[in-house]
Order: sequence, then C-alpha cells, then structure tokens
Amino acid sequence: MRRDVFQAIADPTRRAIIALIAIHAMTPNALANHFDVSRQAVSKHLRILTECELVKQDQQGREIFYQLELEKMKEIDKWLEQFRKIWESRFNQLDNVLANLKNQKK
Amino acid sequence: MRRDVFQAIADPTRRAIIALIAIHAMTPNALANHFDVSRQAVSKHLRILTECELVKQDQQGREIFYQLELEKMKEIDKWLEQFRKIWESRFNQLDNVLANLKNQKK
DNA sequence: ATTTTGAGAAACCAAATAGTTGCATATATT
DNA sequence: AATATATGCAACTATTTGGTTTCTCAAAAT
Repeated sequence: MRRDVFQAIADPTRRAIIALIAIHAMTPNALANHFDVSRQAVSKHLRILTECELVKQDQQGREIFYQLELEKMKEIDKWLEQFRKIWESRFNQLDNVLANLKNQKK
Repeated sequence: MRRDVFQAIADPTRRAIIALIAIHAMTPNALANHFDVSRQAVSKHLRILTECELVKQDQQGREIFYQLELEKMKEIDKWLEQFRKIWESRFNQLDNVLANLKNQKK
C-alpha cells in the first residue's frame, strides 16, 4: 500500500477536501455535504489523508474534526523546489539575452 | 481517462523521469536504463506525461528526445499557492506573538 | 430508557493502473 | 539489400482504486 503525499493529492475529491479543511477543521459529515459521494466515501478519503499525515484528527464528543497538516503540504513545495530553480535560471538567461540586446543598441 | 498533472506525478517512476529530463532531454531507451522496468513501461509513462502536456517530444531521426515542459509544472506551484498563503499568514501570526512578548518585556 | 446521530469497518464491485510480452514500422548501419 | 536499432502499439494480467451497501458502536437528544 503505497501511501505518499503525491498519491494522496492525485484524486480531485481529496484535493477538494484538502482545500476545504485548510480554512478550518471539518467533520466527515460536513465535508460529505460538499460532494455528491457518500459519507463513507469521504471517510475513506480522510483515512488515506490521515495515513500519509496530511490531515490530523481532533475528536470532540462523537464528532471528529479533521484539520489540514500544513507542514506536510510543504513536502510538495520542497519537491517543486528543484524545478523552481530551473525555471528561475531560465528566466535569468532570458534576462541576459534582453540585456545584451539593449547593450547592442547603444 | 482522467489525465491531469496531479495524477501524472502520483507515480514515483514518473516523478523520477520528470526529474531526469528536467536536466536535459532524453530518449525512452536512455531513460529505461535508469529503471528496472521494461522500455515499454517507460514508454507508457512518457505517453501519459505527454497526454497531460508535462513533456514534449523532439524527434531526431529514429530517436525521440523527451523534454520537460516546465510551464506545466507551474500548475502545481499555482495550486500550492493557496496553502503557501496560509502558512505564511500563520507564520506572521507567530511573528506577532513573538513581537508582543518582546514588547511586554520592556 | 429509547431513539437519533456521527463515525469507522467490512464485504463487495467495476474501472483504472502499471506492468508484462509480442508485433509492426521506420530509420541507421553493414 | 540485409540486418540491427529505436520506438510505439495492442493484448493480456494482477493489483489498486474509488465507490457502494450493510453493520456496529458510542455519544447526544428525546
């Protein structure tokens, strides 16, 4: 059972759940109202998100509030970092080209 | 056939392919040497990456060089933006708390 | 005390996924 | 011209996925 962040955000419903609970913690029932799948389906998504630690639970009576674990989201950001470096360096190269064109005009 | 960037990067082999061709364009054969799956399996991954426009082809004779489409990678970055906003604002809130503590000491 | 409500677990199912092997085709090499 | 190489495509397979329905259990509400 592969269970990493990237696999977790592959599903659009899960991405929507993540976006919702990023604002404030929500119960499975409250979440399920936002989608046209059953409460149990949402529950399964929440389990997957919990297993890869993208989400943490906060039980209050019989309700369980799910909250986004922002730290874990940074893992994606960290992976993107290597590409951000590349596209920034490419941008700088373009910058140099433009600068050279300018100098040649003088 | 759902085929978006998030689903594309869910597979670890595909993420490895992306990382490799980010440096410079590579042929399917050259790529397959880096993994312990068949050349055809790599080819299938490349097709998926092509379909969601994360990768573009550059045919040279009988060889096809695959290159990363950096622009498309920014789509992920764009999605992360909303969460980056949140974690930065939380960080500022912490900042304020620390600042207040400092002021109270005076 | 009884009923309602919120939630997880289990069993089941259809579709998608990631891999394989075998084949076809176009381009190089000899 | 014959052979070797690079690649894509098709058919097949085992496993995973995302969903359902049914059941159980604990906490609130009546």
